[in-house]
Parts: sequence; C-alpha cells; structure tokens
Amino acid sequence: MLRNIGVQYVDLREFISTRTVFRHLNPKELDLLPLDDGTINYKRSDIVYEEGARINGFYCVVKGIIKIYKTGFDGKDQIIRFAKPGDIMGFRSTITGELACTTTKAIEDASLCFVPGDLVKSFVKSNGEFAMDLLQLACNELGESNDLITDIAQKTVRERLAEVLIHLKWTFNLDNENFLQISLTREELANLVGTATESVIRLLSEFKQDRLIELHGRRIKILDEAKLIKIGNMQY
Amino acid sequence: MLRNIGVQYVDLREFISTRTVFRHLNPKELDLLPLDDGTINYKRSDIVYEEGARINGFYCVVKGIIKIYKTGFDGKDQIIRFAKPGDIMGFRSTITGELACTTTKAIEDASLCFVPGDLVKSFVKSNGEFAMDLLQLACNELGESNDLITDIAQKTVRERLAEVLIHLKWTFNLDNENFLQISLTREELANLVGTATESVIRLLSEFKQDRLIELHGRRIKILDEAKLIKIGNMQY
DNA sequence: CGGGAGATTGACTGATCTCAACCCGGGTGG
DNA sequence: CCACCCGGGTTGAGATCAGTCAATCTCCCG
Repeated sequence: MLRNIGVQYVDLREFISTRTVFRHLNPKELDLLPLDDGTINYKRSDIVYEEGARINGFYCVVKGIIKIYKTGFDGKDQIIRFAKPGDIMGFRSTITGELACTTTKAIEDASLCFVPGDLVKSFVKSNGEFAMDLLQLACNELGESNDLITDIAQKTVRERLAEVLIHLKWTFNLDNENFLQISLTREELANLVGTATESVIRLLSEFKQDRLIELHGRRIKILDEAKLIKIGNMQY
Repeated sequence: MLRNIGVQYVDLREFISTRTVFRHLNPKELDLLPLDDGTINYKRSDIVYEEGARINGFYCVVKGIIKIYKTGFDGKDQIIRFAKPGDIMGFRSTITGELACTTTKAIEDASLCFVPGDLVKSFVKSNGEFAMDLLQLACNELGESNDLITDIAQKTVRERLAEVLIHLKWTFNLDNENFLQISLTREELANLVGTATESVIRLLSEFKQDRLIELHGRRIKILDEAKLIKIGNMQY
C-alpha cells in the first residue's frame, strides 16, 4: 500500500480517506477504490484531459498542481482554478455526462488517482454523507466562480492582479522566505487575471516599485499583504 | 390543492413534482413539502433575500422571473443569472451553510415556494435519485458560470451583448411577434453584460442600424439570430 | 555558438468608461 | 390645467485603461 510518489512515501489509502471528498466512505466502500491501480503520474506540462473530451470519473490529485483552464475562441486561455493535493477534477463532467468544458494540465510533476464515474454515482446513491460532501464541493466551487464573475466584470486589471496574488498566497502559502509556493509564467499569471501578458509584467513592476512584492524570476515574494488586499478591494 | 397564482390556476403539487429538482421525490416525501403554506408572493422589485442573509432552504420559483445578482464594492451590480418557473434559488447557501453571496429581486410579480433546508438535506441522505438530481443542478450551474468567466474575460462588450441577447432568447423565448419575453431596463442589460449603461445603449442602436434587432422601448425584437450568434462568437 | 522560449520595454491605438447635458413620459401637487 | 420633478433613456466629448505590435534582452539548452 505504500507507494513512492516523488521523494516521499505516502500511504495512498490514508491520504484519500482523510484529505479528499472520499473522507466519509466506509472501509468497505474504500476497498472498492482502485487506489494504486488507478494512480497515474504526469510530468510538468502533461495534459490530463482536454476540453471536449469525454470524462467518466473523478481525478483526485495526490501530488502536484494542475491548472484548469478554458481556451477562448481566439486561442487565449482563461485559468479557472488550480487543483492541488486533495482536490478533485472532472467531477462536473462526470456528474452531468457532458463533455469536459476545460483542459487540465500539470504545471509541476503530479500524481492523480482516477475513480470511475459509476463507482462515484453508486456511492452518491448509497451513502448520503458522501452525497452531501460532494454537493458541498460543487457548491463551494460555484460560489467561487460567481465571485470571479463579478471580479472580472467590475475590477480593473490592477485590482485583479493584486487579488490574484493574495489568493495564490492563501491557496499555496509562502515558503520560509515569503515566496509564493507556486511557480507561474507571466503568461499563466495573465491567463489567471484575464489580461495580456504585457499588462501583468508592467503591473508587477509597479508593485515592485511600490515595495509590495519582490521579483526573482518567476518567484514572487509578498512584502505587503495588507496593501495588496486593499488594492484588490477584497472584502475579507 | 388548486391555487390562484396570477391569472392561472395551477396545481402546485403537480408543478413541483414534475418541473423542479423535486421531481424524483416519492409521494411520501412530497407530502412533507410545505406546498401552499410555504408559497410566498412577491411584487415586481421586491427583494427575496439579500447578499449576506442567512438562507436555510430552497426557494422554488413557481411564477415570475427573479434576477440573481452580486453588488460590487463600487455599488455596481453584476447579474449572475435569472430564475424562472421551475428553477431553484438559494441552494448554494443552504448546502454550504454560508451566507447568501447574491441578492435576489423579482423583476415581475412572482410566487416562490420555500422548502426548509433540513428537509432538503434529509432527502439528499435518504433519496439517492434526488441527490443525483441536485448534484446535476449544481454542476450545470457551475458549467454555465465557468463559461461566463471566460466570456467576460475575453470577449468585447459588443460580442457579449450579442451573446446575452441570444441567451435571453433561448431562456425566455420570443412571443409571436419575435419580441423577447423578458423586459429589462438598459441598466439591467448592462449589469448582465458587465458594462456601462451608455455602452449598452450605443451598441443596441448599432444593432438596430444593422437590422439585427428592433427596439420598442424595453421590448426587443430579434430580427437576425444567426448574425447575432456570429457576432457573439458562440460555439453552438 | 545558434536557437528558442519567456520576459521586458516602448509606442501606438482604440474600445470603453465617465461626465455632463438633454430628452421624454408619467405622476403629482398647487 | 400647468409647472415641476423624477427615473430612465439617449447623445456627445474627452479621458484613459489596457491591448496590440514590434524590438530587444536574457537565459538556458543542445
């Protein structure tokens, strides 16, 4: 049951049964999950599935970070969210039976555990606790998506960039030198903010001038979180 | 069980049990719904609940149209979606237990049937079919929200307005004279598109010049759906 | 050393927002 | 009956945010 993923040995069953939406499955149900057999490794920039693909199951992130994005008609990507260890991808398509409406790509080496859709659906019907957890998951995402809609529609690029930096801090934390623990290209940052690469670059320089952040290549150090929150007009 | 809502008499139980997410409840469960007792009438521009309110139950639209929107920090509203007969409002907050993240206001006289959250949750746990339906509902909305994010982030105001007009047609249909069967102020249209009122007005005039639509006050006649779809860069 | 991807900077353009004025129709009070 | 007001709609002018295009730079890699 022990499995080598990257540098650490992790008990996969332990992980799935405590850190994911499968936390309320009973031992019998857990036995049905194809844990090791369903786990697939991806290298940085590997695509897990593409927009338009038929998905029939949950991809549970065990290790790594995956970006989830939609490609607009003009070829520009909009990053919707990131999935990190413990998160689930592909549940929307699995539940609705529609084709995937997003593409998912590893931005660092990753391991995903695939759980077939039929199995998930049977759990939903047999385990009310699990159904509620899944509903909560969907509803949480829905809330975040709705927030994002208002943000993009009403805030300036400057405000949104500040907000994105704060969200990244909250989601991925800082290392002991206050650097964001996620590495994104300027273009990815732009696709997250919903703007042009050049705009992100200019605004990052501004923030650096104003001593809100420090830049070391792709590594971003957060110097003044409070000020960034203010610039981002965040209500938290 | 017959109830006067507006000009028509409708069998409420029949409506709830065929047109809403409660369609897979069994007769026993249906009996638990506070149908007539839970039904409340609203006048145009009445607020059902406000952002920040504690919601604990589903509001099921029986009659009328409700706009669901978020107010940005600068006081401008962003309309997320409309709820029409058969639709549910407030399920996100009910499920997650969070405060409402949207305000909901009747844009025409409406009747809503309130179903307590505890009852809904008990159905989720006891009725797998219902749980799946609810999940599908949430996932469908999630898909639409994600589409909207990409649209707002990448499309021009002109493209978005064209798209909104088409979506309104699909959602509310046209009357026998090809007028949209929903009446919105220019400001509401702007809040839906995510732009300024003046921009909407100017673009509507353009569309009129180009013989894509006709304007009679708030009533909008769709003349050339195909062209609007093209302008909106819609992939359908 | 050449090539390529990503990052940066500058100049220019233009879509869209804001501000302000004005119109129009309906309702209201004197 | 009329003057006034008010909300919503419309139009114009000017300001500006942010996108595009193009040139350059910096690494890193083979």
